[in-house]
Amino acid sequence: MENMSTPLANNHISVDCVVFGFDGTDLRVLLVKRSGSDDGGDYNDMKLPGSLIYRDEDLDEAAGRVLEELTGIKDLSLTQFKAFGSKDRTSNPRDVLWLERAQKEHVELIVTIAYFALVKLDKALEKTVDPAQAQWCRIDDIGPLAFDHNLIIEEARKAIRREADNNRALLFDLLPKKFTASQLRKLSEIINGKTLDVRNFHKKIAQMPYIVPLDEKQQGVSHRAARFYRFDRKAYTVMR
Amino acid sequence: MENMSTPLANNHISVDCVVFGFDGTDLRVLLVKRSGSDDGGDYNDMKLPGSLIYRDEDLDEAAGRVLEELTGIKDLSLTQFKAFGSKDRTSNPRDVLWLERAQKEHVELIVTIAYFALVKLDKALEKTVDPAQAQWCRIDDIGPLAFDHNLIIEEARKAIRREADNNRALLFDLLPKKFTASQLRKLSEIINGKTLDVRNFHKKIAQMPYIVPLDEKQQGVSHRAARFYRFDRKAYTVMR
DNA sequence: ACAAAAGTGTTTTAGGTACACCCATGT
DNA sequence: ACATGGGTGTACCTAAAACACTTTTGT
Repeated sequence: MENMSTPLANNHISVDCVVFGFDGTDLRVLLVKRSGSDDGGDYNDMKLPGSLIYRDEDLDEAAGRVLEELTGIKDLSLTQFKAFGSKDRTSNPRDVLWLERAQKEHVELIVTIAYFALVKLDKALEKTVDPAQAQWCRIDDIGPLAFDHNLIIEEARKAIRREADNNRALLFDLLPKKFTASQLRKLSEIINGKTLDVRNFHKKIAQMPYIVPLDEKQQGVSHRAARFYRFDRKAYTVMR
Repeated sequence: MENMSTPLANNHISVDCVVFGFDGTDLRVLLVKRSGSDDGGDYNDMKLPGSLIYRDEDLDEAAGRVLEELTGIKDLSLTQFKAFGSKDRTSNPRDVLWLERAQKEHVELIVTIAYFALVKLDKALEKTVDPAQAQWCRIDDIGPLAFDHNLIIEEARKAIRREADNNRALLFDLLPKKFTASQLRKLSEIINGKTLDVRNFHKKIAQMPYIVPLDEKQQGVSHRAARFYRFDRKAYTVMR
C-alpha cells in the first residue's frame, strides 16, 4: 500500500459461487448459461454464477445476492474458500471479449473471490431455477467452462472435503431432513473419495447421538425398506 | 458479472502477508511501522506488510514482491488463505484517511487477499530487516494494528494449524536445519494449542523415518546437551 | 551438590479395519 | 422364486494416552 511509483492495474473484483446439491446419487453443481459470439461464430457454454461487487456491498453480501437472484433462497450459508487472481485466468480470448462487451471497458485482471454453498436439492428447489438460464450439472459430467471455473470447482471440492473433516454437520446441509443410512454413506463416500464398509458405517452412526433413527421407513421400494434418520443439530453442537 | 444496472464500487485490491517466524520459544510475526497524523495528532502504529496490485502482476506475484522488498528473500513459499472484504474493515477513520492520503483518491472498499509464509528466523534474517521500518513481534504481544490486521493474523494462525494437520512438513519451514526434539515439540505445542507428553513425543519422532537423528549435540548449555535432528524432505515426500 | 533440561518403557484404552450372511419387499 | 438393496456382530490390530524416574552438564 506504500509504493505508488508503479501504475496500478485496472482491476475488477467479483465473486463466484459454487453451489453443491446432492440428488441421492450424485453431487451436482449449479451452473448458469452463457452465450455470445466470436470469430468462431455463436457459442453457448456455461459458467459459475457470479457478479462484480456493487457499490456499498461487501464480498459476503455480493455472494448472497447472486444466489438469491438465481434461486430465491435468502440467507444461504456461504463459505469463502479461495481467491483466484492469476493472470492466465483470462488467457482465453473468448472470455476477455465477453467481459469487455459486458463492461464496456478494458479489463486487465479480474480477481474473483470464490464461495461454496451446500443446499438440499429437492424437487421444490429444482423448480425455482429457470432451465433456460441455469442447470444442476452432475459434477463428473461438467464440460469446459468459462474462465478458470473448472479449476474453481475442483478447489471447492477440496475445500468441502477439508471442511467436512472438522465439521461433520456440513454433510447434513446436503441431505433432506429425513435421510437413509445409505444416502449418508454414499454422500460421505463421494466427499471423501473412498468407499466405506457398510457394517462399520452402521456401527458408527449408531453411536452418534446426533443421528437419531426414526420409526418411519421408505415406502413402495422394490426391496427391503430403509429406515429414515434425522440430524439433531442441537445435540451435535452441544457435544462438539 | 451480468448485471450492470447498479453502480460498481470504486474498489481496490491489495495483498497482505503474515510472515511467521519461530525464535525457539515464541512464534513471531513480521510487522511494518506506519506513521501519520489525524485529529489526535501524530501517531505511530503497526500493520502487516502489504501492497496494492500493480499493472501486469497477479496476486501471487504481488505478495512475493512485498516480501522480497522487505526481507530480500526471493521465492519464499506463500500460501493464500483468505480474502478480507467486509465493509467494516475500514471502519476506523484513521485508516481511511491514511489510505486516501497515500492514494490521492476516494476509497470505498479495499479487498485484501491474505497470504501466510513461514521462515527460519535466524540471526542472518533478523539483520536484513531495518528495525526502523519493520519488527518481528511475538504473537501474544501484538497491540492494536491498522485495519483488520489483528483479525487477519488470527485467521492466519488458524490456517497454519489446519495446514499443519495434513502436511507436517510445514513445521520444518519454521525450524533451523538442525533442531532439537524439544524445539520441535514446543513449536508443535504452539501450533496445536495444547501441551504434548514428552515421552510419547520422543516415541513418535523415533518412528518417523524423515526425522533423522544426528550425532551432533548442543554445546555449552548448562544442562544435559540435546541431540540435533534434521528433516529429510525427500524421505517425507516419498512416503506421503 | 544442586539446578535445569534431556531422555527413556510399559500398560491401558479406544477406535479403526476386515469380513459373510440373512432380511424385507416388489415384480 | 428371484432380484434388489437393507441391515447385523465378532475378532484383530494400530495408535493414542497416561504415567515417574534417571542422565548429563555447568555453576
